[in-house]
Amino acid sequence: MAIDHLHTWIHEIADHAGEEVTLRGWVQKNRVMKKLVFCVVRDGTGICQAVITRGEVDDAMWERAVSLTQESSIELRGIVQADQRAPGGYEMQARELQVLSPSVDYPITPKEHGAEFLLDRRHLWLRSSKQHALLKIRHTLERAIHDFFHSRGFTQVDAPIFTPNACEGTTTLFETEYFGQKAYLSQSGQLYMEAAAAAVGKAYCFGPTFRAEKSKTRRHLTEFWMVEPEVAFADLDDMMQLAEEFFEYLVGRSVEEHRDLLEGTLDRDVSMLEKVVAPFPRLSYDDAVRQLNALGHDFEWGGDFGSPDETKLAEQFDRPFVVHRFPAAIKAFYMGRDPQDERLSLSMDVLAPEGYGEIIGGGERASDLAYLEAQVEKHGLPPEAFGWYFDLRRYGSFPHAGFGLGLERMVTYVSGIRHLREAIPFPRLIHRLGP
RNA sequence: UCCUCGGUAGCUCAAUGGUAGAGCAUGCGGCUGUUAACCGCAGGGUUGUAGGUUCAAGUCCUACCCGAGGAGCCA
Repeated sequence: MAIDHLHTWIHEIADHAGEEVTLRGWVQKNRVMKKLVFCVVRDGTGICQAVITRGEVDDAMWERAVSLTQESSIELRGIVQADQRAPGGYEMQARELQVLSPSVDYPITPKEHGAEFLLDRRHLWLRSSKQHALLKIRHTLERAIHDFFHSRGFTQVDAPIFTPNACEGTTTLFETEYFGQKAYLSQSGQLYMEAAAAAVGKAYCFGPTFRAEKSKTRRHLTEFWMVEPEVAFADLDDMMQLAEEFFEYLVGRSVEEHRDLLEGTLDRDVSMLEKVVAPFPRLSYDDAVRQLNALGHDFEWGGDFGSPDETKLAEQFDRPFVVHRFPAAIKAFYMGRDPQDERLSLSMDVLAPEGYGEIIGGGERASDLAYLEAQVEKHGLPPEAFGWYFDLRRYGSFPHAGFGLGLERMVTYVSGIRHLREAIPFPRLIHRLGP
């Protein structure tokens, strides 16, 4: 069939009130009465109700209208008019209707479904209004990430996905075969960003990250997207400030561009997001431990915060907060040491309130070659794999710092949804590789 | 890997050890303004799999399979 390139997208429908236009889309809902059909059509940019009145259209068209099924693709032609009763405020009095392709027994009905059922049909689930809103918010966050760093003079430097070794050596990697040798899917672009920082000063990468952890929680994916800035001649304080301003910017852009989706489709309490203004409350690990104990929460100095600890701590705040200077023993080998206290690392996490937890993790890197070599050995990592990384300390070593932000965790937090799996178009989980 | 919970109609869920049900979806009928429309009727089942206990098992026992949430790990 010929494509009408003059057809109207629904998000522009208000500009065409009183005009005759052509719409193309999918049937979201068809309500049939004796002399009236209400067909709600969705084209990805919006929804529009078409009204088909018996007697005002020919019998063949009336028959087509009466038998429309959910998600059939259709073309409608008719006059657009404002109407208070129509969703979106505008509706079409349809004069022509063509079924482009019928949809039979669409599996996702307007009623409730379980997570497994929906995830098995993720390719169709994406069409629903909530998932559509999440796609839009994710897209806005992706754009905002690039805008933020670009406006501050950062250069995007893409990190490789295939890597010959563990970046951090602590978590499980996906192993693959690479022309006869072992390769791993990247779990972080950070080490490469350290190299990039010496080339462009302020670097960031943004891409997929893989963790083969057998996590079964709503806060973990095996494949997720992470943005990782790295800044030469920056210290821990600089990084906390950057992280706070970045966080504020991302949340701000989401509210600015999608208040309607957040308040409407997602039922998000936007007032909580409006409290996200830098600087955030900051507390040291020491203080955090003291605070946990003061709250009657047993926690021993030296351990990492578990999820319950994080939640307890987060209850003290109504906006994101920063915890810094964790014990070096629980952090990655490349983390710098606190000159004030050798037990501590120059690390920081940004945690979101309302139970969302850690969204950013990072800190200042160790720049001393001998220290790093010792750390690699201590962590049982193969030193030969880090030759190039040590070079960064051999040829003009420099203080630098950076962090990683999990995109899906930010999408989840901004949107107010419960589970990370809805924050990515096609989630990869321990028990899910498809669709 | 460990702990907890679950698996019954296409979907979401009920069902004291005693005839397997409802809502939605689907089909048919009704309704001139519906908003998850509403009203009536109908079809729809190897209760995850394999054993076992019992006069009798969706229900109790054992093993296994699948999934969810949490722990650990982290973004």
